[in-house]
Amino acid sequence: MNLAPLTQRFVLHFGEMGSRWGINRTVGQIYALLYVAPKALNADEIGEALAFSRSNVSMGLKELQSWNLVRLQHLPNDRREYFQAPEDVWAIFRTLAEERRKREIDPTLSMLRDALMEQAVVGDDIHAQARMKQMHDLIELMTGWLTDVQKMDSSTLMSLMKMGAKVQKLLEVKDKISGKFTGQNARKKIAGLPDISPGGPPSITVADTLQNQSIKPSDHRS
Amino acid sequence: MNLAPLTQRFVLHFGEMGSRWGINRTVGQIYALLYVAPKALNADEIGEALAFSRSNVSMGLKELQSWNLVRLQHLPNDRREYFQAPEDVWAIFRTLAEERRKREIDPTLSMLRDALMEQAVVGDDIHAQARMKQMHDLIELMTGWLTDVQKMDSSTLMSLMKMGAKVQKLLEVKDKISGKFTGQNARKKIAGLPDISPGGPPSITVADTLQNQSIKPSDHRS
DNA sequence: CTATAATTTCAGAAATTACTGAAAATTCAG
DNA sequence: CTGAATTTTCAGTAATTTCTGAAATTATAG
Repeated sequence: MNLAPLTQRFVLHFGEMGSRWGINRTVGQIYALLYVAPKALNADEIGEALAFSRSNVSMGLKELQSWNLVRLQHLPNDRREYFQAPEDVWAIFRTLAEERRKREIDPTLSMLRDALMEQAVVGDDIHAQARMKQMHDLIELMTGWLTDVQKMDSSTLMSLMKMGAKVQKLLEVKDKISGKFTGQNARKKIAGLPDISPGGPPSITVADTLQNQSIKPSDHRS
Repeated sequence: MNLAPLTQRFVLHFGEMGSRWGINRTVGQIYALLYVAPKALNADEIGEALAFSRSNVSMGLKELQSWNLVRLQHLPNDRREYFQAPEDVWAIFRTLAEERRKREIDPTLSMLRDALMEQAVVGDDIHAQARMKQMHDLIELMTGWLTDVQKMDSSTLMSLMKMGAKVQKLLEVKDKISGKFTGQNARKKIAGLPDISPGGPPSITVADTLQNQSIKPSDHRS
């Protein structure tokens, strides 16, 4: 392996972490290399850079392709295939989230669904089924939310995440307003927010509240 | 193994999935068993139920304890330790997210931080460093957001997730309002939302908009 | 079509990870 | 303290996963 120093550190780290992420060292290193490489690489170049056998590279690339994590390229007058990671890190993250859900969550969700259809007869199973329902509902809520979120474009997602917990405030404001206008006034009092004066238009109060939550990132981030 | 039928299916499934989740079969089955069990179990009961050696159970439980995923209990007049999973699935999920972050994300974040401090000299490293910066920023944003979100209580989190993509609409409304009141009017036009009439108070328009996004869950969820 | 370049497959070797039983260590009732 | 009950450690073995080189397959230039 003869890589530029920072590149090498990055590649080796991804190899090490591979096992924790459920991929193997080879796949981790290949992806790391493709991610930082300034141009697409062919299998031989990858094999040489990482000192892996040609067949191992082939398997690793196949694995990465099954994860939709690499793009294929062809250069003119060159029969070999060239591989690269997508430019956009957000796109990479989306793909990762989607594929992990398919492999790590969906099978469990469907197993739970099946188990919940059955009529539990043994005492232990009755309790077990109730527990499975709890897990099922949580997973379904989370994956549904993930689906929604994945539809957003990257910049929207970014502002949402930069807001962090402040989204909660926004939610509370929304809650108050729609409560006010649908007659559902009896919601739980939210601490730290001024009441909307009864009868008067809420415009200024709402705007003021929102004012204090503009796009600045939360304090714990750079 | 002599478990109630649904319990057995659940346990075996968790064992299978274990490898995809980066835990081993033993640990997966033990946790599944504890999760659905109507009461705390001791190591011998677990070993007998799953047909594992006593030492294997001990190691599995140690692993689960290192993940903070089991609670310990002591019964009167019984020296043995009894284990159980937390009641609250949300709490379990939080713990899982936190621990996975510690093991799977934080080391990478710190490696990236280190690499970004260095002065890249080789050409390839200059590009690599730019890529690492992109990855670093995304991870930092996401983990920061996760930290924020984990501070919320379960019910807030639930309504947030039930809103799904509708949070986006809320964000757009907020954007418009705070833009209006800070003189930052030149924001990109948001399709599907009526303009706030210039000069007039935005109250009704805002309330109307919010009106159409009340707490109903998104269509794809039950 | 043929020859060669490129890639994939696959059986077995190497490395890693999981599991067990025996022994050591710990805990605690008496 | 003592000693039995309980848990943990650990060396050796079993099982699984990863990796390689050789052979087979596929693709394409001429």
